[in-house]
Amino acid sequence: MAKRKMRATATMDAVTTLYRRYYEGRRERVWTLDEAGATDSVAQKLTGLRLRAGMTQRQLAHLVGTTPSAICRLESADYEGHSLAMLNRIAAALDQRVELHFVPVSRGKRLKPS
Amino acid sequence: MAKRKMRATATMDAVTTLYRRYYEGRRERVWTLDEAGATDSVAQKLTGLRLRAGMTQRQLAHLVGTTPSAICRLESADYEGHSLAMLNRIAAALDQRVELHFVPVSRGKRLKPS
DNA sequence: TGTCATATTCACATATTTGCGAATAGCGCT
DNA sequence: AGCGCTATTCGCAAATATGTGAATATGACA
Repeated sequence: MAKRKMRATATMDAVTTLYRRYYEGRRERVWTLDEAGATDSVAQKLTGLRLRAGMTQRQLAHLVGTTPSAICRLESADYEGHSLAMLNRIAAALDQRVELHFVPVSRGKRLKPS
Repeated sequence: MAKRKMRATATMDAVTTLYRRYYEGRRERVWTLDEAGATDSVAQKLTGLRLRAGMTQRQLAHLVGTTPSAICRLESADYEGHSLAMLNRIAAALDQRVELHFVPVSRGKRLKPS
């Protein structure tokens, strides 16, 4: 524990910077925090969840019990091979619970989106 | 198409029987159909979804592009190794969409659920 | 510019899921 | 009992996800 000291001003707010970059880059407005982001991809959900928890990929990886590259892989946009086991591990590390819903697609009639 | 004829009274309602067995066995009352069953395991969700669609494991397997044993494995209660890819395949076959939600476990305060 | 931390990508070994057939059990019906 | 259909379980090959470290960006700050 003695090694990992951190200069308060320099890197402490690195996550804050990343947070700002992420949401300013790909989003018009920052999420209202209660919004679940139902239309987002799994990768986007994971990134948002991690950033809002104020963690780096390394920190999350350590909590989950894996490496940063694995986390990065899960957060990469074109990746589709997620397992429920891994999602549960991540959710647990972030004090969350994964809820799975099957919603009818109802091709034919379309209700108003939101 | 000529081969698979079916005697109307005998096996046509096999699924109905299974449906009744399933919900009378493990459930007090049949679901109100709008209920998503948020507290159920993935396996239970899949079984319920298939039965409410009026399909056998074989039929669903054919639609999904796999074998009945694979479906059975996914529906078995103690199985935990689901992949999102497979869940999406099943959902698509049943005209549904998989929605993934991370909900805070909120140890401490508990907001009203809905 | 240089340094530091983060994130991304690559490659490979390992672990896990899937695909599949065959055998077994359960239930309804004649 | 026997038949027919469903569901379950087993084993193994093939496909896929994960674990891992190293190398390579990217951005922030001095």
